[in-house]
Amino acid sequence: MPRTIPDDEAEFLRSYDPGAFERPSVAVDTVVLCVDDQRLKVVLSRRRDHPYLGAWALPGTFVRIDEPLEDAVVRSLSDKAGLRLDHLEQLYTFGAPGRDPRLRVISVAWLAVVRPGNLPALPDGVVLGDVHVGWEGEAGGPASASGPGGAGLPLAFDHADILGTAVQRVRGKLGYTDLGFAFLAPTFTLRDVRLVWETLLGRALNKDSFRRTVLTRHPLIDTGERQSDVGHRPAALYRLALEEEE
Amino acid sequence: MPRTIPDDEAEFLRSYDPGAFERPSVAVDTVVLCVDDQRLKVVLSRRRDHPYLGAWALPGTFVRIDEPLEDAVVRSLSDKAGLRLDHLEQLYTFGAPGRDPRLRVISVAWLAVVRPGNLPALPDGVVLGDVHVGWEGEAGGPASASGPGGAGLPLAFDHADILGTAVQRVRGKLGYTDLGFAFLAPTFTLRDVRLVWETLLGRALNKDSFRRTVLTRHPLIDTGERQSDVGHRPAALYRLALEEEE
DNA sequence: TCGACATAGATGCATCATGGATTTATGTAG
DNA sequence: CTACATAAATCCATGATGCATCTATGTCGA
Repeated sequence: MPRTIPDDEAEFLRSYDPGAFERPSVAVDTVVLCVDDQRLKVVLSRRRDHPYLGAWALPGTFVRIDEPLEDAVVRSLSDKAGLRLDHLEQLYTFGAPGRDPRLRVISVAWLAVVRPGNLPALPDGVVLGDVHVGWEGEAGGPASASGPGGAGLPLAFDHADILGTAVQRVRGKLGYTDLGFAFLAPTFTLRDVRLVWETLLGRALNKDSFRRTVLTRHPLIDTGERQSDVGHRPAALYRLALEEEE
Repeated sequence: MPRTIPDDEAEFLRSYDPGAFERPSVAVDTVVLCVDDQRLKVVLSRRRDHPYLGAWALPGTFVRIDEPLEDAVVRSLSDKAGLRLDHLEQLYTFGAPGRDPRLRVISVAWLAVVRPGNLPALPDGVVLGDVHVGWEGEAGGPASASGPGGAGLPLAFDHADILGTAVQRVRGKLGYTDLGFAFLAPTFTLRDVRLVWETLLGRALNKDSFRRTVLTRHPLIDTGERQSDVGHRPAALYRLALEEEE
């Protein structure tokens, strides 16, 4: 008759040798966002296996035993789409026991941004979906995606929640960080900046107030160059100052 | 002669059966903060095992195979100190391969807040350390801890980084959330609120501006009661409005 | 009993950020 | 050369904020 292991001894064993207990799997999933033609896009990959066969998933992979989390993110994105990222930050960790019906997977979700100019041709089964957000401001909640014809792209697992969390994070950080500029080419007009912000925030912004605030709150430098061939007065081209640059 | 497994086949195997690869262990660690007598405190537990024997660690545990992350947090805190939390949110996931010298442990760190009134007597080996932050504002960076006599409490693993991240998060969220009120008793004066904020932010605040901003930006309700036995004019006692309360 | 003391709380004011309208500037296209 | 579209500066009203001043109200000690 097997003896009952008291709780504190079990706790000791677990802290001494966690291998004695079954371990969850650890994955990374990345929300790769991009603003193109005033639409918010996300990189999605069509699932070729059960569960959620045919549904669309954020690119991700399981984390190798000696691999930093960021390395797993970069590996999963270059393997899957040859992507070069302009911004990467950790988002949130999703670990509900039922989120993957096969087995316990704890996924560390990441937020990545790519400028349109850095987007490579995507391989088969990988698309840029349109992001649809059913809430306003920074309320939060799940988000959905649709394809070129407007057809919905059903998302696998809890990836609608992850996508929504990513949009919420971006909206929250636009004002007090330089995150918004990761969506722009290295050189841009103030109009470009505003259009990106309006796309990300999902609402119109006052043109002149925006000009003032963005110029005072972000380290922008007038390159001295102007637009050309635009059918109206050309706007000044700015760039974001690097660190330690005034 | 064993054949070489091509990369894409390896990828397929991994996604089909992650059990075929060695899995990291997953833990939760919680920064339990509390403001008492204008000092920021954190719950620390003295390690009884190698590595970092005798050093001080944030309370934590390994996550069980079918256990939600939050449940692991609550379990580790009630097991270790009988703590009832007034606030709990996920903080960040720390997963550098070398952070635990024994084995790969990916730790989902959490931020918890306890009002001083809800602090139980702590068991042996668990203390409330004073938090010391070597940076200002929301700059970020590691934080340290000291004991009752002022003696340093060396922190195990990367727990100085986790503690610093927690303080940074609290400072950032004070202004636009009600997080600060989790550090206060259910009923409080505006002075109590300001002292808590000053402790958390590590700097003095203008008394009157603070009164105005906190009253306009947070849903406070005047209970109609006053302080008593305070040696000066008694202040009004407020409480935080619940949801859907005006 | 009364006045010192400490803090609460209100008021006033200068400054700055913001929303919004107006005006002027400057390119292209017909 | 003019219409057009947008850039960019200016002006103004409003509201938030930092700060100083003034009044209110409790306890406590002489």
